[in-house]
Amino acid sequence: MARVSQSEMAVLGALSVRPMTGYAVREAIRTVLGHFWNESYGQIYPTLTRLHTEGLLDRHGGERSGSMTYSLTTAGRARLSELLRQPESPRPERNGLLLRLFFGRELGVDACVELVQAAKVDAEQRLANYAAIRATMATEEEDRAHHPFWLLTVSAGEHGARATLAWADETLRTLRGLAAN
Amino acid sequence: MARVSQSEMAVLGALSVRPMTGYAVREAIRTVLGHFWNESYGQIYPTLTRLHTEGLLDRHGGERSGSMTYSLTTAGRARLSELLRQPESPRPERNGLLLRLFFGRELGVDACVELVQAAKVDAEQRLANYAAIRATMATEEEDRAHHPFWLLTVSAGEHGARATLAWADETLRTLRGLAAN
DNA sequence: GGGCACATGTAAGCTGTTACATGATTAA
DNA sequence: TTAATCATGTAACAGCTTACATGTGCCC
Repeated sequence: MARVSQSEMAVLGALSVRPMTGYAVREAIRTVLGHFWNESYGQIYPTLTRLHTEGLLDRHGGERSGSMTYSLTTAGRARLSELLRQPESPRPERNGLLLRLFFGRELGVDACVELVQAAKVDAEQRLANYAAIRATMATEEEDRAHHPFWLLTVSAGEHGARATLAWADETLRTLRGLAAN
Repeated sequence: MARVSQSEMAVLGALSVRPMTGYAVREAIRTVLGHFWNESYGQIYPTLTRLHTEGLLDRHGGERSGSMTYSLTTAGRARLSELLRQPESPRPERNGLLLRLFFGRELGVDACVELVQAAKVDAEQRLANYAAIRATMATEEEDRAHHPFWLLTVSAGEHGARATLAWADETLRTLRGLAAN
């Protein structure tokens, strides 16, 4: 019952780095965690309100149409620690690219080639993006203590993107062989 | 609006290989597409009923509490082809492992190590599973024309799993360094 | 004065899972 | 005969996105 709310974990986690407004939480998640996480306003604001009600967050600043900054209370930090320790509830895989390729016989070889080329371009862009993140972090003075952990996630993205590139090249060769019959 | 139903695509795709009951569709998706796709009964049965109503599927066999086998009509096959050509609507990434590692400073190095070791074991099991799938396909006489495409998805899984293994080893070394300070 | 980034929220709706309910067929 | 597998469905609900509604503050 009530399996762990991952949105709650993400919001508490963001606020564990520094106090922020809801808008800033969204921006932080989009820009920093963007390659492996997403939260929408529709999740963030209700979550903030609820966590504040439960005493897990403090709220500072203009109640009325201003900038309300949230920060973790002691209870909030304890709750985050507890959530992080919960086992993952892995949401079932759903890979639209592989589903299409699986039915490649219906789709046709040419369309498969296009899909794989698009995946390759996407992986290249991701690699460039990871390089940019590394460069930004290298010049960043704040949050040094977090950096080793943040870099683990960047590295995971890079390994994944490189694997996609290698698979795409191999796959394009295979598909060309199929096209030639 | 009404972005492409991927469940519909999966169901039509399964039936494009051969006619099946709803139960068999579920089993086929679970066992064959399981490493990159999932559908639950709650999706499959309503989808089958709807597609039959729309004339995309034929239904044979016991209406009443028996085995109702569905097969693609000509319109159904055309619909599948059309769906496969729709652009992917990539659902936002959500990687619970990376989210936890990102907040590794709150979680602690030891717990991070455990998470990564679990991920490694999981990747090893996936590799073994892919080997089993390859072995099964090698002895399988049916569906030969599909095999080249099916193997593309297996290869994608293998590349991903090997990337996870390499990342996990690198990460465990990094974490040991952090623990030693 | 206009546009843009910052900021806060809500409502509707979709997608999909989980749990339940029920029954037939087959193999040990 | 009993257990497992095959088989069909539904109801409740969780989770999340999208679109909308509204407003402020700042810079050009």
